[in-house]
Amino acid sequence: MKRYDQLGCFPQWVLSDIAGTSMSTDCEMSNILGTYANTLYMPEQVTYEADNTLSLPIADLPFEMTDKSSWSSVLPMFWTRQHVLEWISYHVEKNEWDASTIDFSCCNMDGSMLWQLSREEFLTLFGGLGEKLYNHISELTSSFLSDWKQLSDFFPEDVQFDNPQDTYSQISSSDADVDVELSYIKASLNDFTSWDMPLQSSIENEYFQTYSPSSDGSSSGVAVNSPQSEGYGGSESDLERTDSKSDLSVDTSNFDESILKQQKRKRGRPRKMSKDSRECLESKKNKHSARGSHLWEFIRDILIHPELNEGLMKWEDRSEGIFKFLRSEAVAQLWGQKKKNTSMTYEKLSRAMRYYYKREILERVDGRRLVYKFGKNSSGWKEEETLSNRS
DNA sequence: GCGAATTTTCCTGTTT
DNA sequence: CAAACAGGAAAATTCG
Repeated sequence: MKRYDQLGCFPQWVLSDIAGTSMSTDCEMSNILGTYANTLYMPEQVTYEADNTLSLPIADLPFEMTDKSSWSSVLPMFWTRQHVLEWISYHVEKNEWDASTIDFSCCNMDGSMLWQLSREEFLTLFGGLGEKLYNHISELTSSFLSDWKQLSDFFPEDVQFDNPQDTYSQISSSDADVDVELSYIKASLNDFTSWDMPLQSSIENEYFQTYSPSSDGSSSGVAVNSPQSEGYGGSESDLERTDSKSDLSVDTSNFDESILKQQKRKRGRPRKMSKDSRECLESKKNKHSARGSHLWEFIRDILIHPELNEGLMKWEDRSEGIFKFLRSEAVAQLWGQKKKNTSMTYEKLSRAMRYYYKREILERVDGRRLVYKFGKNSSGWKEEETLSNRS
């Protein structure tokens, strides 16, 4: 008989989140992980334990946790890191995506960086969800374009296009390739945002009043949505729009040479991608499989995220890498959820764990039930290794 | 399709 | 006795 006990706990981090007591970054991660837990914890499958002092029905999860209001009021290119995390969280929830497939340490970027990513990079970073994320950010930016066009009179000459109106109408009226359209906008705005003049000086406009490199994310920017925007419910047809090849090399016949040139080259020094993001992209490209796809990584990731770890596992000796399962069957169920295997049990999970002894990913801890120790062939669990993810 | 890596499943026996 | 632990064996999955 399958046991689904111990799954109904409402994690403490959610409560602290609601109370607003979390530190900024923890709050961000909690937000994301809230979605993770929300995705993984299946209320209809669980029974609630009487001694579970923190338990609340998952159905009562406060969805305003992933309120879109903060990021939706700011242009994507001006999003703070918190906006980015909230935006991703929003999509994870909306698409009922298994957030455990996303390496959130790779999300440490602000909107200006996110906005520069290609479709391939979105897919690399976010897997299947990357498609939706990419389409949505394209959509957000596109809706801005129509408003932006009205500002074109303010542009310096060298960012004018040969025939901006024609170009824009071609883009927006054709069943446009989202990538080309976004690239077009990116190229244009890269010039726009690299002006020397203070952004707010000549144009006291709503679009840029939120721009601040050190924005705390509480800015009250402008709505990006133009009237014709479909909003966040976004039609599925839009979201599912197929990728008609994303490179700038795709069907560019509609565009002026000058536009293509601008797409290829941006003036000034390119914005630097954060170390985290670079490493993440590199590792995703080079490694056999994505981070977190192995059991020991799954276990490690629960352990290094106390918000998620609540009640599942605990460190016995963090410096030594010794940890213990507190809710073995619950962890097994989560592992099963991740692998889409509803019949996973701790018995089977532990067999896989025991295979790690020979490979020295784990070391045996004799005489202690449910206790394991990370071995020399594991990584990413030491405090110094996880600092970058938690600051 | 192949092969290696990594589980997953099942099982028998042992230990706590 | 129940729950864990130990591994062998083989099937299944995933990915390059």
